[in-house]
Amino acid sequence: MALVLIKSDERPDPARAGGPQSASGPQDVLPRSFYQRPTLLVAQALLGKTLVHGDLRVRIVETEAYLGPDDLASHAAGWRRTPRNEVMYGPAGHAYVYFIYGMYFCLNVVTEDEGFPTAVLIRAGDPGARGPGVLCRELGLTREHNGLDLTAGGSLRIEAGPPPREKVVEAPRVGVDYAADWAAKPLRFYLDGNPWVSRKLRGRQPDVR
DNA sequence: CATTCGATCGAC
DNA sequence: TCGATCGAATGA
Repeated sequence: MALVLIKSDERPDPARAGGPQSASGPQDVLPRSFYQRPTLLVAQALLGKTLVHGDLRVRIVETEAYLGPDDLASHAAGWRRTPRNEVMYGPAGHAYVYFIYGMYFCLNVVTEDEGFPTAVLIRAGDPGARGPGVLCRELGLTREHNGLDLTAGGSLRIEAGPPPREKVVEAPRVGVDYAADWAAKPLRFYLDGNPWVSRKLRGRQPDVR
């Protein structure tokens, strides 16, 4: 039995560690300690959380984990360090937004310790954002948002919330066939049955190969 | 400087 | 299955 499907939110969630505040608002913003944990765990813990940009809000329903220098599908594979992926080497809780295929942007959240390049790609949001490119388009996210601190209480942030009721499904990542044995690893996670999860992935059996 | 390719998407 | 579309990465 794999060590996945951890109910990470059951453990001490810093955002809920009884502060003097209550109700909703900036105090629900996920703190850096949420992100500065194992990427695999953060990828699953983000499911069900609310991604906010200004007045726009979506529920995160699909993510992918990029595990670091050994991960051949990662932009930081082999410790590659370029202007583009620089924020992956920075502190957790910052946005890594990059331009892809000449027309889309993709949003990641940086995880783990500063200096170790890992991140989680946000792939879909409920409602209206089926796929990472569409998600950024719908939320108005571009290169301007690259590097922003998601924990600073600004217009771009992720808010806490209860664990999702849905079952968390694991599956291989998308578009990384070039990554040899890393392509088949179950590093994608999504909420079972959610209509906004990427199309190809929904109808299909998770572990087929 | 030239060339290749991509953590995508939606139409066919 | 394929074309759109162009910046980032790589190599000459």
